[in-house]
Amino acid sequence: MVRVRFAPSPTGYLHIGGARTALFNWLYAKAKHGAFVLRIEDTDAQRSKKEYLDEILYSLKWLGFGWDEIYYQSERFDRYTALAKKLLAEGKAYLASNIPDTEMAQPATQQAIIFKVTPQKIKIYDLIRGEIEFDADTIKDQVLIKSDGTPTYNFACVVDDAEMKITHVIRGDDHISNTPKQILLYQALGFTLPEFAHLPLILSKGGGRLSKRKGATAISDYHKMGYLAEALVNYLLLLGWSPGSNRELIDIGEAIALFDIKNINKTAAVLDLDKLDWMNNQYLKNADASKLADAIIPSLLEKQLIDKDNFDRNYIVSLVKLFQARLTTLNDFADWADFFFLDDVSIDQAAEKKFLTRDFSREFSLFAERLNALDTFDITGIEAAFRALVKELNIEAKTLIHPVRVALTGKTIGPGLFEVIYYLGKERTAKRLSKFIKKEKG
RNA sequence: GGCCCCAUCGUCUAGCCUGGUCCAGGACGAAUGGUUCUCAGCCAUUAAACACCGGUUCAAAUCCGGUUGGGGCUACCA
Repeated sequence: MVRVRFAPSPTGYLHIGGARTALFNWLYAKAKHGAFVLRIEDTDAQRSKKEYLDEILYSLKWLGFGWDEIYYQSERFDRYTALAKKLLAEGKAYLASNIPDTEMAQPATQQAIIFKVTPQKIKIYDLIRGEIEFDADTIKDQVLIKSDGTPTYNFACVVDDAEMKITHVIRGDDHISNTPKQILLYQALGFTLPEFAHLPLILSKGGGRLSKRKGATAISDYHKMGYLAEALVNYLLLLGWSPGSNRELIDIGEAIALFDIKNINKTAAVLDLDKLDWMNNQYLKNADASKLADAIIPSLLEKQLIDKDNFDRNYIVSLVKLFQARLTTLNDFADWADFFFLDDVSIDQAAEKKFLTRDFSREFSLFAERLNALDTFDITGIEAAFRALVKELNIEAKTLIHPVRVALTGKTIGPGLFEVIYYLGKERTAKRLSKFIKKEKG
């Protein structure tokens, strides 16, 4: 039975790199019908924050990476201590001769337990990279239990991976040099070795490690920005892995079927969000409008475009259909479709300058009359009325379409004008048009 | 500095293991053109890469070595 784990430390938010590590672990578990274990590495009480933990758990759920088991290292200190003492008793570890001279005087009360590294060659068989050899001469003796009684990362990690019966340790490249240290610990403790796979790192745009300054945005922020979890997962999937074909849009179910750890590449990838934008649009375009509407409603409420207790969901669904092919993020909807919800549209200055260049009173009032006279106020009827009018006036359709759009929406861009008029309704269309009609004198 | 990892278009990548089918394919982005009314979308076209040097071989993006470049680790952080 395959058992993998994702082991975040709640000392920061879940970002792209962590999310991708979680994705590959989760995917591997699903592909092998194994278990996905979540282990919270909260041994550093000072830096661990509940706020971060909540964000990590929330984001993992949002991405769809549900876990089968969850453990907290802070609840397992007795295990680490017991095993460190065992190594001490066996002579494989020793007590630090003195308290660290370097750091601030913590209420440290005990001597650190340190593991004795014995000279030897250590071989790693990495599922992605193949064989890697290290010389233990380059590795210093390892602290197991610090003088404040808490375990070090490498020790807690080994104890947990072994006791949680993790079969495959899939983690970032940055842990590659931790692996020989850990292997030594496995051997000393008499544990069986798991398989190791080290994922290439994700680099920020200018090169270098992903940092807050360079694009290491929290996953929850992508959610807030209006990205779809499916799109983000698809994007992450293609960052370091390829199905071998030229497929770009792959849903998670297919990914599970297609996933093979051997197809993960060795090269670090640079994070470039342009493709994520494209992908999000692809998912948005093909999504069910009703579901999108539900995801969009919170942003409409937030911008006070609709009233919490009184809005027409079906109307919103219809509008979403009108816009979904042209959205990059869910949040774009509130920006582009605001005129459907506001009583007074604010006319974009540049738009007005560009298209309302002269007085359109005559055209607007004629068009308003025709719309008013319509038996059935539907899209084809509106279009027919409009076409007939421009023909009579002997002008090109677009010379009137643009001014009308600006008058109705305040913008130069948007969905087809006849759809806009239909969803705006007869009343509001007439009202907005009338603002640009100068009253005849006498 | 030491140890380790990596190296195909600007970016994500296919191809590399099992050399010839690759004057290197796809996608994003860019540019250009087409498309009922704008934008988006869609369609079409174009520009764009095997880091370098040497070796093996009839033949190398593919195998080997070196150089250079990038990255990681080198904590009583995780």
